[in-house]
Amino acid sequence: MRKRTHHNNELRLEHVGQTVELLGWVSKIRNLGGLIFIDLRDRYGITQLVINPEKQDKRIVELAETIKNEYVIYARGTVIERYNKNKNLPTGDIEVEVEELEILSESDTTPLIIADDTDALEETRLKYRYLDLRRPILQRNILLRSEITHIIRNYLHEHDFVEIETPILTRSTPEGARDYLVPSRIHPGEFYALPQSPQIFKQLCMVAGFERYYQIARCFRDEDLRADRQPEFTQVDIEMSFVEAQDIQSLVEGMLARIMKEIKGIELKLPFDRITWYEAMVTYGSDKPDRRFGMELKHCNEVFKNTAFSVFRTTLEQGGDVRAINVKQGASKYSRKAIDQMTEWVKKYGAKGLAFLKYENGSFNGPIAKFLSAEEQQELVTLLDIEEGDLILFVADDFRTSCEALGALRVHLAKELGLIDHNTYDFLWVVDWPLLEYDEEEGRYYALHHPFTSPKPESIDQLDSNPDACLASAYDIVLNGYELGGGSIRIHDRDLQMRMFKVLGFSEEEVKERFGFLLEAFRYGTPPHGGIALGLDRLVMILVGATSLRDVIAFPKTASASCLMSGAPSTVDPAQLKELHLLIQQEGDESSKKV
RNA sequence: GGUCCCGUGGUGUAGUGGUCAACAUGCCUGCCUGUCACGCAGGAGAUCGCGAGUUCGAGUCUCGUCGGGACCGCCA
Repeated sequence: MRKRTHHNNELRLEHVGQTVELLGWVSKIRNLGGLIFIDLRDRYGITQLVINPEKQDKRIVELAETIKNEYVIYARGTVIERYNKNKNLPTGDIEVEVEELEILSESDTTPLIIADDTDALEETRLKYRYLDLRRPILQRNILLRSEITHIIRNYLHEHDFVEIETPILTRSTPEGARDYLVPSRIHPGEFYALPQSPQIFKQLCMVAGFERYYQIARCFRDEDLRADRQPEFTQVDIEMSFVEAQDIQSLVEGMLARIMKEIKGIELKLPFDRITWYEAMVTYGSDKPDRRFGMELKHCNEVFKNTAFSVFRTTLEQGGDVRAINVKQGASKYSRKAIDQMTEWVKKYGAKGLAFLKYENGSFNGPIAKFLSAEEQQELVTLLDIEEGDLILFVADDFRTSCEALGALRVHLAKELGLIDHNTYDFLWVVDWPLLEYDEEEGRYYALHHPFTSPKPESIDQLDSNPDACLASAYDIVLNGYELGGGSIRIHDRDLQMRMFKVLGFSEEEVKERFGFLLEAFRYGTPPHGGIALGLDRLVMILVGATSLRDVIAFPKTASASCLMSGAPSTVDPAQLKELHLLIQQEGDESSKKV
């Protein structure tokens, strides 16, 4: 096997005169009719080879003329200074004059161009992912991801954490996302579930006395995908005993600060800001606020308490809220059509409509302007800091809808107007989450995080009597409008955990059946504990400036959760099904549904 | 479960219902000794995702279907 003396991003002027051996893929050939240039690429970079027929024997020239893109070749030669330097390449001051050449592997014409600015569609890229991954930008993303996990491992190791692997074949639990199920051959009709998160196992690691656990854990959720959501994803999973929320937050801040320092050269200010969930909702209309721009939501109920505008009045009478944003940016010039489009846009989030006011030539106009009293106008100007050319957008609805619809619009407009500084990394903690959320359709409460989250101490008494008012000892870490991770102090008391399950509507049998092993474990000396899980994919995505998780996962799935390269998922041999005691129900055939 | 967008040579796109489906790039051949998005000349390469329908006539319109993407619901 041929070996190399240098990689392709290594040679500089100081190497001139040396004989070197290089390996790599042919990125580009420029044959000038005698003089041949080859850009040789490896994971480190590109070095230009030159074959000069005046200096080389004919054999090398003829061999070079047969080389095509993406051939894997070996070259030995002398480093020389270039006549024309290339400032775009780190190795652009030199080139290697080839004296020996060998083709190690040939290549067909690739279905996509191996370059950062490939014009291939996502579909083509995913089908030939191994070629897509050759593109320098994806190489950088994947290498950076590896750097980040390395930093995380080092950091946590230094802080006395134990890396523990938890099972991939686990037990299906109710609540939360749909499970991916794995049929058991040995137990007919029974299934394993792939973990949505190692939550229970990491808590049991605390019961087991490891005190500080971490894992870079693969998690699986059988839900519909998004650009920032894959069916399998990786989380940095952390759990600690004998800690308070503050301790876990400090640990994570230190870890993120180190990552930002080493990867981005950015010194983060510690500690990160903290805002309560309620504050985040009313100010930004989101539980994962993007604070890189303003346009904050304002609560306008007080202004409109005597309003003549019936839509607002009705909402207020029904106990709802009127909220507004001031778009600024001379947005009063937006056309009626553009505003209609915004109206359609907020309707996706449940808003019934979008009212607007323009402030032009010192006065309000727009359809609702005629309903405004002089007093209301003055209060609005003060509340929303209204100036000439401003556009004010209102959503009147219940608390959740008025916040979330306007919050989503806020982000949408900021992107459209280019208000976001992409070199800013705004980390913050969102704390004091509601513990529970009432599901109208199901007629019961759900845990906003998960059922193992501890209520805040002051909420414990109200758990049964006033569940809506309970706050959780939970905290999310948010970066630039993305939920990077979430954690909490867990319930470590068996009785409290039982009460929690009861509030969630589980019968005692169900609890015993599904969580019996956890409650059993809690009988034997459970340390107070808490933890967090950080979305590694999302973190890497944000740090490399990608907008899709597919750009930071080596072999991702499509929006319909399939792998275009391997063709997964796929049908299986009937013999395999039989072994697993499975029958596949045909479309429209209700009779064969029993396992 | 729902809404919207896309599907045309290898790749990416263009294509008011009407000759031979256009352009770029890639590929092949020839020429070219300083390129780095090399250049020049020539060439091959597409039953327009699939199936129905409307029409004298469909890449174009309609419906269905498959595939890709974005989003809502969902994601404790």
